[in-house]
Amino acid sequence: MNRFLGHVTNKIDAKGRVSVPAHFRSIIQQAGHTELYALRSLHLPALDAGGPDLLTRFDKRLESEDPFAEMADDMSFYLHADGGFLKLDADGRITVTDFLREHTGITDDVTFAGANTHFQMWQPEQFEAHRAKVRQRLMERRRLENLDNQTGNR
Amino acid sequence: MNRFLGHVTNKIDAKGRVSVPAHFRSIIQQAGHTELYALRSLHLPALDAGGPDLLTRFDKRLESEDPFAEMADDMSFYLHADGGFLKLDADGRITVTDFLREHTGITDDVTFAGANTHFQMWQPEQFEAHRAKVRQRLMERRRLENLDNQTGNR
DNA sequence: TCTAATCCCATTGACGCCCATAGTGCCCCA
DNA sequence: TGGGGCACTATGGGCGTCAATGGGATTAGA
Repeated sequence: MNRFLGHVTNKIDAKGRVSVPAHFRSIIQQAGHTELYALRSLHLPALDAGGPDLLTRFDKRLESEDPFAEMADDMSFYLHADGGFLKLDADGRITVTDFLREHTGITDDVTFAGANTHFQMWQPEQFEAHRAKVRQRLMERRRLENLDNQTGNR
Repeated sequence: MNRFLGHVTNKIDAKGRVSVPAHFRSIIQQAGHTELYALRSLHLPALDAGGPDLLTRFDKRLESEDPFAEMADDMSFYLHADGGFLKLDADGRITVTDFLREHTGITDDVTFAGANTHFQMWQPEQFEAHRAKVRQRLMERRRLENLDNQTGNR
């Protein structure tokens, strides 16, 4: 299945390298890429990453915007200045640069989390915290919907 | 009948594998799949599992959400990062990873419980407890409804 | 020249693939 | 109707492969 799914945390070694999960790698290599494109997430202390086609996808969405609008300028700046390429070495590892560490708080381990069309890189505890928060928000919403249904249907 | 019904508990072997009940397997294989998609249930200490089409069903619901809303992000995160594929081996077994154990408390045995369009995986005692609670709730509710009917209808 | 990136190789543990066995239910035939 | 045998499932275990990780050596760049 060619989707980014599930999550794994891998160690950063003494030389600052970390293995990208084999499953994620195979998806990217299947598309014929040997590099990753990574972008600092806007709302989260995480990086959105994927094959270079991820940038292409974002670019395309940009083109549909009015090129004179300020929003498009901002977006473009964000995509190209706040994003970067990560080279995969022969063993499928990337080196964790300051670009990654600053935004995420990553130090010794990286949690790779699937997001269907791309994946994210997290500092493990931040990931766990976010996961808990998301679950709680979803439960809350579910509870509200149940209340709606009960009052609405009867 | 291509529905997930009934419940069975199977042992986890020394290598951490457990047989998926043949009946459940046949439903999935009938649909041409050799993998399972499993998701950590929001409100229960159990995993919702089924064929990959289960994920597809969820994804469709996601598409109907506003992609810029926080809720869509949350749902995507929940579905894709907090869920994953489980490979069935040649004998119809899956390996029970920490991903499964953490959320459910599963250690030595797994209870597979049918849920019509999908099935669930439980730690046996948790399952039993939940089953008892559900029965009780249903009985209680039935009792209340009977009271309603008696006062209201006659 | 020193640091940092890159390439290459070794180790270890997990996982996939394969086959064996025991228990159970079912069917067929005597 | 009862017994024998077949089919299938759950379970156990061997073994080879691959992924994750560690570390040496070589090259490039500051």
